[in-house]
Amino acid sequence: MDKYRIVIADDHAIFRQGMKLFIEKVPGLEVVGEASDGVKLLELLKQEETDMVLLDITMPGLKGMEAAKEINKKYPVIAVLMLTMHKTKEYLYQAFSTGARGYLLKEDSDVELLTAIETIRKGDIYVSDLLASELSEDVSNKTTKGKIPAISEPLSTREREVLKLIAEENLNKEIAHLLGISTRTVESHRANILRKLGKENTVGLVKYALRIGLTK
Amino acid sequence: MDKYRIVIADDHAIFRQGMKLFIEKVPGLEVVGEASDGVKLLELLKQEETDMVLLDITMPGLKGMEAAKEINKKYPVIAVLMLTMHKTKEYLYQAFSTGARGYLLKEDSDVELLTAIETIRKGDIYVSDLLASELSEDVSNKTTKGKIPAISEPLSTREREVLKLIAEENLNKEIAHLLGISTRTVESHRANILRKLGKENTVGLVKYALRIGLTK
DNA sequence: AATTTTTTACGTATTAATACGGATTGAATA
DNA sequence: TATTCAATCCGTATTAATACGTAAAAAATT
Repeated sequence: MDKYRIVIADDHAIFRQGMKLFIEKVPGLEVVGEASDGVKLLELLKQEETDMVLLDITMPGLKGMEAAKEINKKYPVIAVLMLTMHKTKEYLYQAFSTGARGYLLKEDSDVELLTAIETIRKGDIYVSDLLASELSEDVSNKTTKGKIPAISEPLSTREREVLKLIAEENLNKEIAHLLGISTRTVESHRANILRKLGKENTVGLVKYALRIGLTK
Repeated sequence: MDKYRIVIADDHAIFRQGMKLFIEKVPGLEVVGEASDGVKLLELLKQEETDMVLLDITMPGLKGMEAAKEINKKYPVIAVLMLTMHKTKEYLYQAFSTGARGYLLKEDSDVELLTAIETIRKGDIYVSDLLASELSEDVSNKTTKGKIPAISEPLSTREREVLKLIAEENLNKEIAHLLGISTRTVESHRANILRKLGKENTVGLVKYALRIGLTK
């Protein structure tokens, strides 16, 4: 069997270096490139024949999720394994909606990384045990193994737009001006966002917005 | 010269593994232990003779900063090198106020990690070039090299307490009840926090609170 | 073509947050 | 000791956000 060709995309150089050393200790695996952001990653994939991308969600410039979408569109044969510190179902769902084949946490063990790579190499989908077990708790007792729950992206495009502006410290009045709509409409959006997310006030909205990466 | 004994503390197992492989490629450096949180780190230091701790700020349980303080108190001879993704001066100042000897970003290059270790081993203090250059921009043009700016921890203990409760989605009324003070006092604290941080509204406060790790 | 969802907008009322102002007490420090 | 700062409290007023509604046009979907 040919070597399995892996590219690592993560903005932390030190992390990439360690990752590379670890992966290349395994016979049959080869790291053929590294990228520090999504744009560089796509550049790299043009030149380098690749089987899998180890992709971090949080990167400057083109974000991990957007990069994953692009990869899925341009190179559907390349498997994307998300490797991230984000332990939330929002991210998990979003990752699979971009066509990713796996979701692994950085706090997972090194052995688990290899399991994930092998699982995906065989054509299966992999979800971090740490995350899967936590999710199965709050989603009654349906086994999450293998079965990926439907993507729950509760907010509409407009609502995400409003939420982003809220999280950027704009007042309703300013948002109304920026979007060219009335303050009342912004208030409506805001109320609907609160309801959909099950939050009580602005603080909850801001924390959600940061978690899903709407703003920094 | 004896080997330089290093302990790695980071909640991401995969990261630790990579780090260990990388460090041990250098003759004279040895990784004598790993810990996934602050409590385990302190346990480990009881048993293992250690020269340096590579310490991540963001860890569950006992946080990096608190762990660093403890280390500085109990084992002042052990050098702490903060290795983190947080590229903000708030964290930098706080790190040095705990007695840390170095501050390195995960996005720094692997070579820089070795430079940092060597610098600290010689008894000097190390600040990530990436961060130092960004800081020197907004702090007029005083060279940050070597000179560590005074610790600017703008909030009082009580104010941080209030801010934490704000970021945990409590209303002023609820905070007042939790702390056993009047709503008016909470309002005063809130106003002072806004002023000190130069923020305009709650959104700014929440983002600050998350950045300095007051809440998740 | 029919239905659903999204986006837009408004009324009324209440609650929460912000912007000024001033003042006292106790602890820490110069 | 004198001074500074932290923590507490209050008054008054304005602005912002939330909680209930309703409704209608546009866009997307079935």
